[in-house]
Amino acid sequence: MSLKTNQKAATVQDVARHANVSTATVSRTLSAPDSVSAKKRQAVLDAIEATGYRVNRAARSLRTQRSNNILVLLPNLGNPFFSLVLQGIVDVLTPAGQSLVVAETRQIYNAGDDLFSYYRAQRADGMIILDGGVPAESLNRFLASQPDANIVFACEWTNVDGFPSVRSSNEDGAILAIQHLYDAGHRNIIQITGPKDNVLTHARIAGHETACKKLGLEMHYIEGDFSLDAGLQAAKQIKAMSDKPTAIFCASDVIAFGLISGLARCGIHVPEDISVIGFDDLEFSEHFVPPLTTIRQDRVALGTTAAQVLLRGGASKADLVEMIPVRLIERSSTQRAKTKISA
Amino acid sequence: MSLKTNQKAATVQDVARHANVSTATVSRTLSAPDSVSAKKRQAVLDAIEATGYRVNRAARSLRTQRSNNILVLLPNLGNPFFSLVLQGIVDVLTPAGQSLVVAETRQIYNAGDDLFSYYRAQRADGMIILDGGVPAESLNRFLASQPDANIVFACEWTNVDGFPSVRSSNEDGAILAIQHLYDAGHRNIIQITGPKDNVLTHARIAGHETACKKLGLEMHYIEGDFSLDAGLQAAKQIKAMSDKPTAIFCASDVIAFGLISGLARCGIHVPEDISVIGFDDLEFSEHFVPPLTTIRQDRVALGTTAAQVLLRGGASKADLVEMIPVRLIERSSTQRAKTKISA
DNA sequence: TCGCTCCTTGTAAACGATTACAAACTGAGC
DNA sequence: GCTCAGTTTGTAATCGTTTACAAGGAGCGA
Repeated sequence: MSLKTNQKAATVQDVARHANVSTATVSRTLSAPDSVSAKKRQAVLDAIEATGYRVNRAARSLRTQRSNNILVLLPNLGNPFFSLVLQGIVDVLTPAGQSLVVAETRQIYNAGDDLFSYYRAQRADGMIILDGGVPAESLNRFLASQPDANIVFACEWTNVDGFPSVRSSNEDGAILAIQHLYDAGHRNIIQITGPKDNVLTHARIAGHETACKKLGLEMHYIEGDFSLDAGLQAAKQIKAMSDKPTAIFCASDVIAFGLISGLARCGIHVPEDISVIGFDDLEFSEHFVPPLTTIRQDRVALGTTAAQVLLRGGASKADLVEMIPVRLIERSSTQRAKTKISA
Repeated sequence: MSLKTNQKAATVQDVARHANVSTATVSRTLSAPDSVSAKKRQAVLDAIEATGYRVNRAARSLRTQRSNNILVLLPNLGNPFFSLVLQGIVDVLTPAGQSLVVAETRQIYNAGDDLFSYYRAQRADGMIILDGGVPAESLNRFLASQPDANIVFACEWTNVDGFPSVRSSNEDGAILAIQHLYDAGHRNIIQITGPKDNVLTHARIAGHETACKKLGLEMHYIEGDFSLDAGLQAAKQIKAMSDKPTAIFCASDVIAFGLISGLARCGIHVPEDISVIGFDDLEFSEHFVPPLTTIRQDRVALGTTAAQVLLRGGASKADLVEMIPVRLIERSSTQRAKTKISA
C-alpha cells in the first residue's frame, strides 16, 4: 500500500482509471473475482495496492442496503460477566466481516428512544440482545413491523414469542447444584435467588424445585438480586436463623462471594460450618478463599453460538432455543454434611 | 410513530411529499430547525411522526463524510478490567450521538490487516486505543498519511510521539504503595511487575524506584505479567528465599490474588507473615480474603475522559497527557511489620 | 464466412441523504 | 407602487458504491 500523504481517500473511480478498466470491473474484482479475466483482475489488484484503496462502507451500505454492523445490546456494559460473552461474539463476527456496535439498553431509553426505533435508526444487519428486561411492547412492535428483523437473545431471553435465543441450561444447573449438595449429605438447603422479575431467576428456581421434588426435600428461598450485597444481606438473615441450613445454593457467584464474606464476619466458616455453591464460574471463583464450588456457564460459547445463529439468519427459526450445557465445578466451598442425616 | 407494516423504510422524499415541502426543508428541519418557518417545521415533524421516518445513516455518512462511529480497540475484550472503561466511554459517546464500534487488535492482525488500513476501512470519526502494544510502524503511518486522524490512547499508551493519551498516574500509584508499606515499617519490599515490554510496567517500576531512592530502600523485582499465574509462580520463588521480604507490591490486583493463594498453599499467611498491596482495585478486591489493600484506578473516569478528549478533537493537541489520579485504598492485606525496624 | 452461444466488459441508474445556489417571498422605507 | 435587504424555500448536484442491461468479442460448427 502506498504511503503517500494523499488528502482524500482513493475511490473506485481512481482505481478504475489507474487500472484502465471500468468501475464495474473494479467492483466485480472485489465481490466476484471469477467473473473477471485474470489479466484485468491483476491490473485491478495492482491499482488497489498502488492507490491504497479501501471500500467506502457508507457508499456500499447505501447501495446494498446492508450495513455489515451487528448491534449488541447489554443491560450494563460495566458488568464483567459480559466480557467473555462479547469476546465470543467478536470471535465469530470479525472473521465474518461484520463489525460490532455495542449499546446499553438504559442509554437508549434515557435518550427518549425506544428499542425498535433505535434499531431502525442504526440499520444494523442484526441484533444480539443480552437483556431479558426489554419491554414486551418494543418487541411486539418488531414482530408487527419488521417480522424479518434478525434478532437473537443470548444469556437472558424474553417471554414474548418469536425470537430465537441462546442460553445456558439454567434448570439443569440448579438441579446439578442441589444434587451435588444432596449427595454430600445435605438435607436443609436454601437458595439465594436473583431478582424476582428475571428469567434466569425463574429458571434456576424451577430447577431447584424439580430437584427438591425428586429428592423429597423442602424448598427454601431468600430473595436476592445477583449482587454482592444480596449475599451480605443473606448472611445476616442466616445468622439470625435458629434452624440454620447446612448448605446454600447461590444464584450467582457474586452472591456467593458476598455471602461467604458476610458469614465469615459472623464467625460462620465455609465450608466447615456451611457449604456454599455458586452459579457462573467467574475467573475469580477458582481463586476465592475458599475456591468456590459452582456451576460453570460457558460464556464464550454463549457469545459464539449467538453470533453464529445470527449469521445463519436465525430469525427465520423464531422458536429456536439453543441450550449451552453447564457443568458442576467441584472445589472447596462445599463439603460433606457433618450433622447426622435425618431419616 | 406509525405501527404500520410497511416493507421499506420511509425516506426524506416520503416525508417531503407527506408534508408538502421539498427534501431540503425536511433535511433542514432536522439539522437547523431555526432556518425553517414554524409552520413548515411543524408539518415536517408531523410527517416524520406519521411515516416513522428515521434518517439513513449510510446515506448521511456518504454525503457528510462522517460516520458518527467511534472505534474502540482493545487488546482483549475478555479481560474484565476493560468493562468499566467501556462503560465510561459509552456514557459519554451515546448522549453525543456517536455509536461505539469495538474490535480486538489481534483479530485485526489475524485477518492480515493492519491498524492503519483497518481504520481507513472503518472510516470511523475517531478511535480510542486501549492497547499500548500497537506496532510503531502502524502508528507512524497514521502520522505520515492522516495527520488529522482523531486518535486517543487510554489506559495504556505508546512511545510514538504525536498521540494524546489518558492514563492513570501510575508513578504516583507506585509511590503511594511503597510509601504505605514503608510507613507500616516495612523495609524489605519486592515488586512483582507486569510484562517487561509494557508501558504500565515501566511506569510502575519508575515510581517504585523514585520512592525507594527517596526512602533509602533497595529495589527488588520479580518479573511477572499481570496474571494470576504470575502471582502463583512468584509465591514459589518467595517461599524458596532465605531472606524473605516482609511486604510485596503487586503490579496488578490479579497478581496479588494469585500470590496470596500461592503463599497460603505454602503456609505463608497474608497479612500476618507478609503484607501484600495490589494495583487496580477491581470490584472483587474488596471482597477477597483478606480484603486487598490496593491502588485504585478510576476506570470509569479513564473511559469518560478519553471519550471527551476525542469529542473535543483531542488529536489537535497531540502532546496532551491527561492524568487520572489514583488513590490508596487501605484494607486488610497489609499490616504493620512485626520484625524490628533495622536502623 | 455466417450465425450462434458464452464470456467479459462498460454504461449509467440507482441507493438516500446534504447543501450550494438561485428563486421566491416578505415587509420596510421612500 | 417600487426598491432593496433579509428570510424562506426549492432545484439539482453530489457523495462512492453496486448491478441491470446491453454491447463487444471469442470460439466453434456448418
